[in-house]
Amino acid sequence: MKKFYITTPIYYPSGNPHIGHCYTTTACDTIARYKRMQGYDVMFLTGTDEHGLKIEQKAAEAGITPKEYVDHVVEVFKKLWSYMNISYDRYIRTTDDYHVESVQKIFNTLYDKGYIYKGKYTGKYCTPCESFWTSSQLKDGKCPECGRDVIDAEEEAYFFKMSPFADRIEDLLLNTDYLRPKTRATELVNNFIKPGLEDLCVSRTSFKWGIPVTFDTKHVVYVWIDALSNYITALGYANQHYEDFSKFWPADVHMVAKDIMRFHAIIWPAMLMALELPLPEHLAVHGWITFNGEKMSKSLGNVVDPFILGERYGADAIRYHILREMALGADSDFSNEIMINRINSDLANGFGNLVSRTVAMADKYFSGTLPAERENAPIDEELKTLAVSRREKVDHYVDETQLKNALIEIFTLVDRANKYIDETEPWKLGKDDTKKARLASVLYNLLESIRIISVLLYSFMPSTMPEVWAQIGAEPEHVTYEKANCWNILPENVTVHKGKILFPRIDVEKEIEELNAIILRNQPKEEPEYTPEPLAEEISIDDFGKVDLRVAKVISAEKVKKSKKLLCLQLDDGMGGRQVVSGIAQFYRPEELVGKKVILVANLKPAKLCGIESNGMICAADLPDGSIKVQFADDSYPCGAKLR
RNA sequence: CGCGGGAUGGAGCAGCUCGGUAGCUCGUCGGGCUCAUAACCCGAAGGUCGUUGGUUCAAAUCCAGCUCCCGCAACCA
Repeated sequence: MKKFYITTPIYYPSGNPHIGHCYTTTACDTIARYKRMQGYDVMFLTGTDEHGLKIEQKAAEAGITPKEYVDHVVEVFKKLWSYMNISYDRYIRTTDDYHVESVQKIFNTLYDKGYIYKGKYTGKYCTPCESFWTSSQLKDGKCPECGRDVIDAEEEAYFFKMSPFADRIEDLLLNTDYLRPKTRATELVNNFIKPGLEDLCVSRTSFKWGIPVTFDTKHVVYVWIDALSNYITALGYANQHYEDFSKFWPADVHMVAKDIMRFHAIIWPAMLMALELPLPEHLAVHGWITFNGEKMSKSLGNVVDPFILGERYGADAIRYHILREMALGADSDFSNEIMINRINSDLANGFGNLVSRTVAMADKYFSGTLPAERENAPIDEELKTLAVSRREKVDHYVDETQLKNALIEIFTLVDRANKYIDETEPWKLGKDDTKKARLASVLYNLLESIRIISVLLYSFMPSTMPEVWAQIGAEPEHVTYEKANCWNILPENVTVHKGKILFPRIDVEKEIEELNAIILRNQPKEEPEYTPEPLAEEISIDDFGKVDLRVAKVISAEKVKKSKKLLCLQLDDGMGGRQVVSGIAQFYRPEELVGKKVILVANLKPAKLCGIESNGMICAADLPDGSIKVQFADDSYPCGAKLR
């Protein structure tokens, strides 16, 4: 039997799951179910990435241990997957013993092979928080956690050599079908490989919540080797817990959102190359779900809670909507209106109504059981031909991980069948006793179409389709994948059973009103009062004396090309003038500043920003809404005047 | 000149590799039907295919310049 191995990323449980997690997982679930139906031996893996500083801090805030914290969030994840009907075969937690053991072995192997070496990691360090940050993580040059100043510091760390694999990775990205969609391959190669692959920091000493390095226990393994290797440790690589590594590896599909594409496109292949393991077949990258055009964020209060949606419309309707709306690679907007319209037009009006009217007619004209006499007509052939050709189309798109297109192919048959009813006018046939045979044929053809549609839709909407089968009188042997491209499968004298409405039509306006009310209720309680940043460490008068503040006049200002935030200012400082680059372009137009006097930190060490030299900085206030206001000086002060 | 992607009827998209009647879904308007979940079917209106120029008998499609969006990278001294 052919195998098929598909994975979701392991999610970071620093908060509850949202609709974005649902998307990746539902897409994988649908593919996994489809492949099972095709007869593959499927392994569908999902899980959680439970180590790291952020979890450690979240747990500390809650006053519990990190393990207790993640145990709780993992329960929520599992509950959601159960609710969404996710048929994962295995759930890996990076805190599982066997995973820890494997990661340590992998780390040691890479070290023994010479791919990992000890070095120094330099970055910004916040002493009170005992945390390292990269310069891009800093907020206004300060610690993003506590807002205090950071210092340059270095810590001992282990590094993974990436450069030996650069050529092979470039080839993988550009010349194979690994990355899907391939449009981003050039971008990756140009940005990361051509400039030279930097070695990767793979251990930390600045936090404890992680897997210890066995031969140097003050280090814990940093995210990459810990998290990415889940895809192989969950199969039993370097552990005895599972034993199907040789059966399932390499993976057929890793599905990820675009924010972690880079790690899966570059670092993961490099790790596998270093371990001399085969590479996965495909990396399917999808975009983000945005909400009314905005990126979802907790602070905006627009995080869509899948439990609330599922409760109102059913898990299958949610599954359908996200799979139908989302194209591979691109972002897609999620709004209540788009979702409800989609559910109404495709599921309620289209498919649900097709089943309803077909079953109702069979019930009304034949008391549920079709008679044996038949009369075919040329028009039937068109419907039949379209119906039996659907499976091949869906096969193709599922293999390409383009589920949206697979659904479109299935729904062409829904539309054709609805049209067929109008063409054949069964309600007229039903009033004429001499046309019973023709009527039986028409209804049978409709039931067969519904049978094929429902079999192909089963992987997408697994809870609703069995209800469809009950209504059209299909037995398990009629609704197999093998028979999804065949005709005349249901028995001649099939008996239908009227059932409940599959997808109730939703009142758009009323529903949107209610959803908006829920969103409002869930929004963070009013605007939190503005709390100023904590005071910085106490300094002496001498320390302050080191800062030389001067009044300066803006002579000219212009936007730094190719930068979002930077303005380049020419200042008259009373001492010959100087150039300062300032990150206020989003809040001031250049001409607004010209002629104004500002306060300049005059003895700051020069630095280059986006390649332009900056000699000092100008004083400005951080406002609670994130904007920046420059502190202007009185026009009467002479340029060069010192402040203290 | 850091790297990439995009601009097509009111909205969202396809078409572009391999030039030759501009197509789909939703929405709007008109009609039909009554089996069905006020659902279904048919028809119509609505597009200088971002802009300028070039190649060609012919350009949404190929080439060059420009404008504007969006990612990535860089970056709030």
